[in-house]
Amino acid sequence: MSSLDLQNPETRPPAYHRKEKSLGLLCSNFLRLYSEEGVATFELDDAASKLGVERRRMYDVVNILESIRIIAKKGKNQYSWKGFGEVPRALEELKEDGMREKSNHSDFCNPVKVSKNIENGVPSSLQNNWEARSAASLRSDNRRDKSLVILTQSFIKLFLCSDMEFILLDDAAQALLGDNHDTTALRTKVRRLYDIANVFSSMNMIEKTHFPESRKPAFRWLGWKEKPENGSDTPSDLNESKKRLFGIDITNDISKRNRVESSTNCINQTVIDVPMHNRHGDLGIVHDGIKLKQRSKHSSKGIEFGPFAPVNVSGLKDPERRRVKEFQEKLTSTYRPQ
DNA sequence: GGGTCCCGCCAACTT
DNA sequence: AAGTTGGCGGGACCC
Repeated sequence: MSSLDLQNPETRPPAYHRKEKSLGLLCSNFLRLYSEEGVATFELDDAASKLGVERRRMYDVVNILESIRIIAKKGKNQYSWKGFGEVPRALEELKEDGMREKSNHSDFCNPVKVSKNIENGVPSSLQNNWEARSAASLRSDNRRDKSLVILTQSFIKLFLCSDMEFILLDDAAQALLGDNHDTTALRTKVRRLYDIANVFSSMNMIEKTHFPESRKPAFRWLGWKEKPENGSDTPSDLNESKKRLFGIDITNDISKRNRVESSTNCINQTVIDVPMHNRHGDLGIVHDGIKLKQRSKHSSKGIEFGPFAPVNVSGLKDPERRRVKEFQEKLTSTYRPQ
């Protein structure tokens, strides 16, 4: 019987594809929903039901978006929609914060210390009244220190405060963990980074890739680019949400991620593989305990992919990797660790 | 097999 | 006390 295929759990396609429920897609849909609606405020409940997800999942998205001020928490179940106009400033201030922390450096990218700074009144970009109010009552505890908002901000700072474009997943997790080298903690942190990366991927702010040789997962910062939907992006005021292309469709689960990805998207930039535990750091660039990849000019054009940034630019082939070696020297000579 | 990341438990926090 | 928020990690899925 031909229908047998459908009966057989092994061959039958799953009831739904995993990606249909991904945070990235949820984020895309969320952004599309509210950027089009032009609302000033929204309720979490409402968003959850409109998007057909459980409440818990909304918290993930909302917290990450809050970290770059697309939305702001007003109160219980209440958020205000700030729009995309705030993002550049948020990133800028995040960078300033990060730089400041970096110069006092042990604090840099240590979520715990960073959040203490916020609470101590260092003018953090992300502070708002709700947050400020809550912070007071949370001062002594560490739940807040581990919050997704803080973690996301720290993650962003990792990119913004260094001249690096690529960060190995493990290194990012390590850096965000601070001194803690517990493997379980590391695993947990990695999970969270995937969450964050998923939503940023859906916004084309970040790209998940792998280094060609080691196949180690890594992130590449794409930054915030205006999304010229049809033609040029107009440098308009910051007030209203500027349109970006988020989720093409609810069913856009077809895009294949990963794979050829890492190198194929690189036209101007070269990816360099650095052994994770290179003792002398002769290839890797060590920055505050993490190895990073130096940013070679940004890709020539803004990334125009949909969610999950599938890559279809023809890629670098093996011969290209040879250049890597040359490039490595350039990197190590241009980057000056403190 | 290791990388990804959905899912929901349950503790912290708020009302 | 009840409701809300969200850290956390098990384990299924994917490549």
